[in-house]
Amino acid sequence: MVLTEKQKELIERFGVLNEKYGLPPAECRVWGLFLVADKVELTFEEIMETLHLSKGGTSTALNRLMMTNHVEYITKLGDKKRYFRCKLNNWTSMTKENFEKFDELNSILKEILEARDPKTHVFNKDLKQVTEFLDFIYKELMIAIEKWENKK
Amino acid sequence: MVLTEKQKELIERFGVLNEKYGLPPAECRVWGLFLVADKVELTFEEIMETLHLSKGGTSTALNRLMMTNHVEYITKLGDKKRYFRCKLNNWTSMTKENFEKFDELNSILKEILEARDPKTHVFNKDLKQVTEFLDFIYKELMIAIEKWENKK
DNA sequence: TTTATAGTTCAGCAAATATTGAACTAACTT
DNA sequence: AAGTTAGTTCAATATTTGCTGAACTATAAA
Repeated sequence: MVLTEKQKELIERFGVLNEKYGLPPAECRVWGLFLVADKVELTFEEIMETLHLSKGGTSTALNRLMMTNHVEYITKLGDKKRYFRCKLNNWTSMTKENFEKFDELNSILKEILEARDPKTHVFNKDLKQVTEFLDFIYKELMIAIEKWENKK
Repeated sequence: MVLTEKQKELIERFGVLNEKYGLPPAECRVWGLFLVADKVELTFEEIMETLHLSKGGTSTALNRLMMTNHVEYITKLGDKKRYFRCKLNNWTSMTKENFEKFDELNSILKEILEARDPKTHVFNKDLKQVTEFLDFIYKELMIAIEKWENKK
């Protein structure tokens, strides 16, 4: 598969952004490839060759993307190859999961608050405010997602 | 400064969680120390000794935390030491910034959509849905933050 | 039952990141 | 002006992480 310069650029930019969130470069590029490619179903070989990745690298990237639900594959009768494709219909649940991690931070903060020396009451009060703020935002988010789901 | 086992545990858990978001371990621990400590103002030496960090490591961690606005220091007349402390009153703006990065992803997705081959219309339609969803969530989030700020 | 294809696994290497510690600066103290 | 204290800088090293490529498994076809 031959990519245009624009497609290559988008893959890299998409990659760099996602690397900031802890994804390995190769995985970002595979994901990006799915997003910019002119076709929806890509084979293992195509991905490997288009991105100049090794077999192992391609395998790990695809498997991780499948584990995180960004990619799936279909098979075709009488054809051993897998046809990989990007899942787009799960962004609401992905977003939810993302913010659940955010909520985990809040849980720890609450536990910290619980364990704090009561003597530092100004600090404790401020920390309480933070956890209340995070609680509030989290709830509003969940409401927003629900709103969206009902709208459709 | 001597920490209880609970405090140590909380620092580590807080640390591991933040490492997932790309912060270096030492920096996470320093930040965590501020959150669990029995006092609010900590000196350079205290931090270094309590966490068994080197001078350089302590210095970098503190400076990074100050650059990202999590920590500040005050001084006292006739005292060369700095007294570092954790800032808690900026979580709303921090959260906002966080979500702005999230919005950056959406910008790239929109650009990708723009550049896509129109032939894959089902995929394109789904991707459009995703960007609309992210737009919606972002807006709702900003409204929520505003709501919180007015409540206070 | 051999050959070919599709993908996995993992040891070894390469590159990026984090941390140490020693030499340094800057300011105050005697 | 010599000594002390507080923190910075940065070269060297340690640790972590990502990727390759070759050996492997599993399935299908000849």
